[in-house]
Amino acid sequence: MINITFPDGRVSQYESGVTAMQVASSISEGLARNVLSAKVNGEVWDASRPIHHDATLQLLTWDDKDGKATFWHSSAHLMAEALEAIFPGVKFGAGPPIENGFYYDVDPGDRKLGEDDLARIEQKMLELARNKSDYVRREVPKAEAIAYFKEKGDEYKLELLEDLEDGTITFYEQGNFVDLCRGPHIPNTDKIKAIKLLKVGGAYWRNDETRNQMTRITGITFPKQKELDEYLHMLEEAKKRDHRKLGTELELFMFSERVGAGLPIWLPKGTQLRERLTNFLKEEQEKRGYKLVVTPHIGHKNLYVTSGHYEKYGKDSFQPIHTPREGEEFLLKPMNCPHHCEIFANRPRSYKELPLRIAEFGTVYRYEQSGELHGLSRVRGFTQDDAHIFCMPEQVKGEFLNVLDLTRTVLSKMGFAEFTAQISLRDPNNPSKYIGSDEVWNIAEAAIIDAAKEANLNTVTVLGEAAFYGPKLDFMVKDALGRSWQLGTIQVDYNLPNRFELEYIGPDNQAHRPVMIHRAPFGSMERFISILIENTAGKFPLWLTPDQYALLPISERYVDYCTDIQQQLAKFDIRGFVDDRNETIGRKIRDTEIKKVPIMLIVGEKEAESNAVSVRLQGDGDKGSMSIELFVEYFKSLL
RNA sequence: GCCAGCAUAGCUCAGCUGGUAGAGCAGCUGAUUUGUAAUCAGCUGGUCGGGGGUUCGAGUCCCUCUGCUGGCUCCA
Repeated sequence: MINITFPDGRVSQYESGVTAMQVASSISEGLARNVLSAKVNGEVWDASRPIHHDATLQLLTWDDKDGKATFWHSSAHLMAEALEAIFPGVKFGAGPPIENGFYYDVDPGDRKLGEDDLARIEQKMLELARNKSDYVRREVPKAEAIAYFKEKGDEYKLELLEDLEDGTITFYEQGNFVDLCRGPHIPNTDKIKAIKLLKVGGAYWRNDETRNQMTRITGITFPKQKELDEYLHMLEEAKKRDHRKLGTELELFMFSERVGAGLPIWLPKGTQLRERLTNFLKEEQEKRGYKLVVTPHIGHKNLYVTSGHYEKYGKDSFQPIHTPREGEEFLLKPMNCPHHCEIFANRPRSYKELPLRIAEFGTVYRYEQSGELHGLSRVRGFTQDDAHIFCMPEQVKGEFLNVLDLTRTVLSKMGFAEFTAQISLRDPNNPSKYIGSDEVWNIAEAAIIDAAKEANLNTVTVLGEAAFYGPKLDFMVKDALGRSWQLGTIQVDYNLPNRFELEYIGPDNQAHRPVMIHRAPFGSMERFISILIENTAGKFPLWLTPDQYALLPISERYVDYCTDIQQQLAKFDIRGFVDDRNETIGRKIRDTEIKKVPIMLIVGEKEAESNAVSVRLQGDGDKGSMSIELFVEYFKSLL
């Protein structure tokens, strides 16, 4: 007999060799039906794998992250079986579960797989799932495994086998498909009831761009059709909120092939929105001691040779601009920091003026790879809400707290009340990767950790993710659809102060090297606005939205009255427009609803007689008639 | 940059296996003067993304460039 310990601490005795599935059955049939896999001593196992020693056991179902992962991993195998059935001779790379679903990288040989093939593969998968095949685990000697895949001619699996040790190799088999796989898997294919293959695209073998490219088929499966329907509905919703679509419809921004790919053009409404965001941040920064500067869009090539950016990125970016003078070269600025370093170096600095916080809404240009461009979120010219804080090492923590406070204020005002912070530290096993002394790194890392703790942030710490020049903290927000986005960043930098030989005179009358902190709460205006659009579905907060109201006269007779109201409201800094088109009121309301203008003020004979407006809120309907004075109060209550 | 796909009017799309382009919406003009999500009628609008080729003939087939979409790689 062996002792099985459950998550609640309860211990039960079972025969040695009992499986998780049998344990589940001993508790309840319903539970057994739902078990997908099990965590045995913290490791995820097949529910059908015998347990021979005392163990802790957690049964995993669809409600567990690991249960879903098992389900999707098995779905990948099912897809592979379908592919092999339809396209004999197809070779398989890797097929793991992912956050939402699974993929399998395959080499289809001479034929091409496209979107058109997906429906057929789905059908085959459903057919195979209904065969109710068990997933069977088998331990296989390495020699046998090699022989099997040699026979099959699958060089990818053979390559994977090279890295595996004899005695640790397992095969999984379901139906007519055998795969090299560590597992675990669900008990039977019959659990997979609903299948949708979503994408087909290229993927490099082993994520290495020098190796050949495979075809990646991505899909998702569910135990119930209803869950698939809900998931597809969510995808539809995300599509409706796509900032590229909304940005075009709301006339916020545009792109032009003639101007160039990845170079956004801000239309009047988008510019209004962006200016309001910028001004808001400027005010918050001023309260916190930042000094605003403006620097040119280009700089001598030597500036970036000094900063090191030219060496690292020069050949992959916009190429130098030449002048009539021979040998003279300028670069479009890819970063604001070198310019800001020059501001610091402008004259001798005293410790008394530190921390010096230099802020700039600086537009930078980077030649992103063509395949990477995406709406506003990945562009070749963008404006960072940048600042560089030059301070003494012992001031780093205080400055971090200052930046965290700013970021929290800014994000919560934007409706991102919750965010997590990813702290990226050195790789302890590889200290030579980093510049700067251990001493300053220790101070900075401790400062970040302390500051995050003091600010009560939700944090995730990742070792080895620090930049070579310093540790950093990135802000991750979740949007209304539950998607995660990386927004702003704070980075400590020991590199640039060295390269630019920055110094301040300390209280000891000696020269010292300042620490530099890069930070951008939004990251870039472009990327932030893209996320804001998708999070709000284009219904921006009232203070931020380009037009706060639309005045809708019932007929042309009341246009003058509307213009009068518009002027009255302008005195209270309430902005909007008059829809003076010769259209019915129903039409004007419909068009305004679609434009997502938050407030509609409807004006006809009744209102004109009593100096009133009839208020309707976007998406929320009629709010009744009120005097202008009352409306101003009502408006303020909405802010 | 790589893989797969797409590009027809301002927008959304139709146009079978090659036989010199069509709808709805938008826009313009007129009528209507309207009470909480589309008033009616008429009209305009496209060298079918650019260039090259095959063909008697190309929106349709081939090549190439540009842009876009989904992946991959990258992201100071």
